Amino acid sequence: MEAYLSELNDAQRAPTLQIEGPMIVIAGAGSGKTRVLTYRIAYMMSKGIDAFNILALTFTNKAAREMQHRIAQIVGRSEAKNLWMGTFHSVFAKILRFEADKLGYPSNFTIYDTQDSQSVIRAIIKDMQLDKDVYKYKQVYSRISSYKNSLITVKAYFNNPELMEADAMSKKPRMGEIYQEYVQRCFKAGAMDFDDLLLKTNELLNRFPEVLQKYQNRFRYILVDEYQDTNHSQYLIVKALSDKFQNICVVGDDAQSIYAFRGANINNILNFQKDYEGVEMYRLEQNYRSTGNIVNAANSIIDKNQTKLDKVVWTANDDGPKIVVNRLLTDGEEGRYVASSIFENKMQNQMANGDFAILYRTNAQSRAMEDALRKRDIPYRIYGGLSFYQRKEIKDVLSYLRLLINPKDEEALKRVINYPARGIGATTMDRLSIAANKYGKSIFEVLENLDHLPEIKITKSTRTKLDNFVNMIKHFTILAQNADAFTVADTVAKKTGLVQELKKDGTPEGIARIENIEELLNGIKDFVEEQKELADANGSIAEFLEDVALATDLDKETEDEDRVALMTIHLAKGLEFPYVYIVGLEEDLFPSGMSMNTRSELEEERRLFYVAVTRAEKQAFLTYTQSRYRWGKLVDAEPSRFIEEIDEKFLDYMIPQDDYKYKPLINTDIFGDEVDKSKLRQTKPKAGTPPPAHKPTEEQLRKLRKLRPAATEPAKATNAIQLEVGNEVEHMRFGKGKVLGIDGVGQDRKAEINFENGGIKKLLLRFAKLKLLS
DNA sequence: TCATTGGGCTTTTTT
DNA sequence: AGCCCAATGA
Repeated sequence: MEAYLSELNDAQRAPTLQIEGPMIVIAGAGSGKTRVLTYRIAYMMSKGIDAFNILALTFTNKAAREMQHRIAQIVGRSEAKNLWMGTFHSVFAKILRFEADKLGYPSNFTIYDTQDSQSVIRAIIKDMQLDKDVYKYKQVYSRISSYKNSLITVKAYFNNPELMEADAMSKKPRMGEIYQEYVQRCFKAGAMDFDDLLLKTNELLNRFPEVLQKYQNRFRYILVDEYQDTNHSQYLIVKALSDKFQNICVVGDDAQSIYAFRGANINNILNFQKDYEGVEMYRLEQNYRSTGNIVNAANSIIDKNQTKLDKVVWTANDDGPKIVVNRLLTDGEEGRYVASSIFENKMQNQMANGDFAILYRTNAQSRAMEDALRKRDIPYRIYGGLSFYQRKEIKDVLSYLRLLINPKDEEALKRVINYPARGIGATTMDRLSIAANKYGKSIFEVLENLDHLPEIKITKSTRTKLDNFVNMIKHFTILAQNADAFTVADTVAKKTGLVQELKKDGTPEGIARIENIEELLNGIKDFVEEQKELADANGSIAEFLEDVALATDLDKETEDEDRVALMTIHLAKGLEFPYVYIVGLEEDLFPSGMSMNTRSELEEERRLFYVAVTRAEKQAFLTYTQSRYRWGKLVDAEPSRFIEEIDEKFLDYMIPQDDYKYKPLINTDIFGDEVDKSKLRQTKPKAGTPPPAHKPTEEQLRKLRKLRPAATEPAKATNAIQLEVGNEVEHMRFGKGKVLGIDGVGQDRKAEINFENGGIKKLLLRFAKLKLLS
């Protein structure tokens, strides 16, 4: 038997050795599911299955790379090379490029990112002269996105009165028209958005039986990781491809489903056994990652959820230290506490910076942490947020490159035609747009044919500017036919005047932007050299753009630097760190104020908290503040309900427990690191015992009074509200609405309400902040 | 056509 | 507090 199989426990070995047939592996946090997936693939190959016939879909490209790397170590690099592994988006983007002509797309179609898509929608709303306060482009975008993820095409939309009515109810009766126009504009621009990569794959497999057959025969064995986070569109793709051979292995953990907001459907994993015949179910319940305290604390959290599969995660590891809970006065103070705690832990336990992670609910929280780490000279790296490729200067360069590959790419064109400024303004663009629409051509085609279109009113000087632009782009295009991506990008950066423009600016931000462009060019250079080593690639711009479009921050090459990691909890899924700080555990922040209205939303927040805690190997730290800067103002905060939900015996409060909610801040010191340290030492020897209370000095009281704004009672949930069917109510977010129905008793009492702004919602009255109007 | 400014909005999470 | 957009004036 293969040696690596001895690295598995019995529970892990069983699914690893089952090659044929449908199977599901429910894998608790830290139970070694990646190991199972990796070894299963290696085992399949050792049994003579061709790598060419295996498709493994992962949640991030990084996960795919790491797995492939590990498999290569076991079965050899040349064998592993033929494996298809990657995210849904990247795998099917490749297939779509290959089959593009069948769907009427060019094979060099552009992939629009969220920014591009939203910009298209903004333009449509403007062109249709709709009220932008009613038709908010972000809302419209996410609505369209959810249609696509549910496979509701424009046609299906107009055939579905319920959907249209729901949109009309939320004051957006022209939603369908926007959707239609958006799809048309993307198509004309030869562009697919993220959701199209899945939607069009479905279309491809549905409309062309021979194509479906081809890929069914090719991908005889399919594995899907993080199955709990697949959406309907992804579910259908997997279902279609696995239909013939039924060799489908899905792995996931319902307790870690945290992407419902973008259409992930937890029912995919809950109902898997009904979807295929003779499903074998395996459970991985032993956690190897974390201490007993962490595992059990996490269990006590997830226990509060109603919707979950039966599963008990346990560990044979030591109990370890308890989870530390601390309250700080402000977010700045929180940052300082975390930084000094990291510093102490590093010293006491001889740990590296890379052994620490700071996790938060929203990206905006990173700033306070950064400031504190910087002051302490602790190196850190922020993941996520505005990713490198989304920065303005980077997108500018990339847009030029995009335009060379696909001249129909209107978003790219709009971005670069007058940047750096070359005197081509809005008026000219409007005229060009109108002409382009009239002839069904792209703007770039119109530009190329101005001689034949004399009716477009353009002054002589503007004409010269346009011609210059077209000639410049054409010059680049010719260059791109012979040179590699780096040479082209370098030329673009210089010849367009992009870099010059930034140099002229001279501000520190301008200089930082030039550095970013340089970093991009270096990145392209690396990419080109890497690709040239591969037989089936040549380092072209098209290849680079494909890579970039679907890259995430986690995918970026690790410089092997030893840094504290800062990221949202969503990004941290699948990762692990010896020490984890989870900050901002406050009501309205975590759980997010946007996700407290229904039980299912709240349960997703709770799963998110579960994910956060289970990232920790040795110890977890939870912090919350009494007041925090939000929207530029200092606002009062209240400890998160999630803290209370953890069984107390796993917690070590650094503040008196009976005082841990509200009350003026007296015991926690807020003025400097020295005292912070002494406090840390104080609690160490007698864990669990709160430090003695100190009387505040006059000086401290004065500062406190200054810092705390006049106490405002936080808007409290109207849990005592007595609702009846037919009542008119008002909701903070959804606006006015009418109660359609009420059911459930006590804590579970919920009302079905038809809102003007949100359509029909079921709200748990315990949490919903409703005002009774009549 | 371009640059500046003020107002409004933002903070959920991401492929 | 910061970002993005529209309005305004040169």
